[in-house]
Amino acid sequence: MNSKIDRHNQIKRIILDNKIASQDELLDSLRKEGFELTQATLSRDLKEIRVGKLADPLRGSIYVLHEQLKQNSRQANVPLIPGNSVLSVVFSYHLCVVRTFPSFASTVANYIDSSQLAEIAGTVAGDDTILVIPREGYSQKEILKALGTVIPDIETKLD
Amino acid sequence: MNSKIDRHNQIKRIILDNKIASQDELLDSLRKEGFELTQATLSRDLKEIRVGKLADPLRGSIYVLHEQLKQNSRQANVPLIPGNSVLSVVFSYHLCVVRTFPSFASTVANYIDSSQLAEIAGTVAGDDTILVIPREGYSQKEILKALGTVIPDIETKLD
DNA sequence: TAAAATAATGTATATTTTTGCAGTCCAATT
DNA sequence: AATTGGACTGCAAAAATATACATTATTTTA
Repeated sequence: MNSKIDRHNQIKRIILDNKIASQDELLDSLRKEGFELTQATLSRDLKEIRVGKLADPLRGSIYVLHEQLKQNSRQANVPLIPGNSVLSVVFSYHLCVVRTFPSFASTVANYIDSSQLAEIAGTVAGDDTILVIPREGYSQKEILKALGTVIPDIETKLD
Repeated sequence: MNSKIDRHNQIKRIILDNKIASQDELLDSLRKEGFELTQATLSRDLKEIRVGKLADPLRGSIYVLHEQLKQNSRQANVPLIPGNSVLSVVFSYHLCVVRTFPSFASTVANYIDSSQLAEIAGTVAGDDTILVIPREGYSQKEILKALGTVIPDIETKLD
């Protein structure tokens, strides 16, 4: 059937974009996207696509794509918009740390800078990490919202 | 105790040399080598060492070392002890600044990043200075301890 | 060094994942 | 049209893995 392939692709996308810790969790996401299946089927899917489960300091353990493991780089053929390069966003007191795929930090940082957001004083980018320095007086929530204009679905990347 | 480290090393070796499909299987091997432990402990060990489980055409799925998975990534297995490159460590409120020998900052920062410490949100490296951004909620002591797993004898570098 | 804080571990149990079996659907074959 | 064979899936049970709680060892602190 055709929908199986669709489903596999959707699974890959979800895994790529989020930290998923269990099949039930992934199942929920899929169902929200309109797919109908059971956890048993999902288990077989995961084996077919060869996703692995890996210890993660935050969520216990998470699913990862085989390709991700091997190359540790963003997937080809995904359009180059900042959101696709961003792995996670974490606030640490008055700072915000954005992790990207290796080597994409400066590109994403440029997007942020050139957006000239009032809430953001500046950024410093390494290879895969961007330090976002907010202006005084803005809450984490406000900063997140501002960054959201550059990075779509940023909430889903929040750790 | 010391035997925990021994055990971890043995686990790595076994996983590296064989295709292990379940914790019970691994448990057997360990017991034959003289280690005494239960499946519960093994489960925790596997999380600590960061072994992942991956689909395998032959055995269904097998355990793999984190490093094995990351082969192709940047910092790879450079035979360098980060500790030797670190000059000093200073805390400034919620930030931690690590000084290294000239040009070594990014290398050491990579080590820190790739350790995926739960206590650390991210790092940004210059030429000889690394800015370590802790996650919220951890004390300087906890951060130091976490960094200690990457940088041996870090206490001696504390300013 | 005694008290307090941490870390390690086992037991029992909960949670998660895999799988055997049976039923459905569809395309190819007779 | 009926039959056959394979792919796909759900259900329920088995297998594997993770964890809450309690206990003991270890390390720090005062």
